Amino acid sequence: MILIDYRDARPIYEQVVERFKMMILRGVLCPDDKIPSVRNLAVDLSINPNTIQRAYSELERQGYIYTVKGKGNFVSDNGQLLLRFKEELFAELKKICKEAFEVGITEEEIIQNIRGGEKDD
Amino acid sequence: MILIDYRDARPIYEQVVERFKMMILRGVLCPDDKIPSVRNLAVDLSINPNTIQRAYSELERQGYIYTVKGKGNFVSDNGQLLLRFKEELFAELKKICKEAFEVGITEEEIIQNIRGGEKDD
DNA sequence: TTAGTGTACTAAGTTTATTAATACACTTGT
DNA sequence: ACAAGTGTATTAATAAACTTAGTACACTAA
Repeated sequence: MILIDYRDARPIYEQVVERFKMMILRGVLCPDDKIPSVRNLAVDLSINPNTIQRAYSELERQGYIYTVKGKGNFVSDNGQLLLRFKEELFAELKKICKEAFEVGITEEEIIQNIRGGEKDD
Repeated sequence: MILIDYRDARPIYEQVVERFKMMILRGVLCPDDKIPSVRNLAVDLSINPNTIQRAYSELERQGYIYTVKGKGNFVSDNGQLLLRFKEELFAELKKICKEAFEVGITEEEIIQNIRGGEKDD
């Protein structure tokens, strides 16, 4: 269900958070779907339950999942999530563009690059 | 000459590297310009000389500066630098766009966002 | 009752970033 | 030759973040 990339410099819990976020935003996981238990996923990924717990706490904090004690963790039904994610993404884009403008890269050059680079998805 | 942002999550040496890279790419620092000595900059920024040394080693590794033992560190004359930096920046952009496409954001939406967001630079 | 669930806690190990102190070799100007 | 300034290397210590390990407790469902 989830894969960890050990060449990725980011901590494991962060990778887990990102994978679930994308699955939820893409609709692969639907509202009220049950996600794996802390212990189960830990065994599957061969990592410590504490690390999964940390990822799930973060997902709950960001509103992606909700917890029912004794039952498990479930996908939230939160229409704001995609909107908020968009804003975050656009903020990142803006930051990179700003850096680009500083060294003389033009807006058109950036746009051409985006237009041309859509094929390898 | 350089400022450190202690709210920035990135390590100090990385911030120093980034500041010099931008100054070199923008032409604020020219080829063969002398940059501050390890000890001098350390005193100026109130940080350890080892941290500056680490930043300078990284800048040298990436081709932005060259070292003359006993004399100091100087800005490289390397025409490839801007080109390589562009490629890195475009790679970052591509990564973000890919993530955006995954959750249904369109290319046009991204481009509109870039076009609209140029004013606050 | 038993098994599965989330949650909390302490302890230990690892890695990275940073500071500290010292030492050595080189260059420059006197 | 000397002194001051330079890059470079080394060792040690500290702090923070990440991860693992082990244990314990409360809740839910069959």
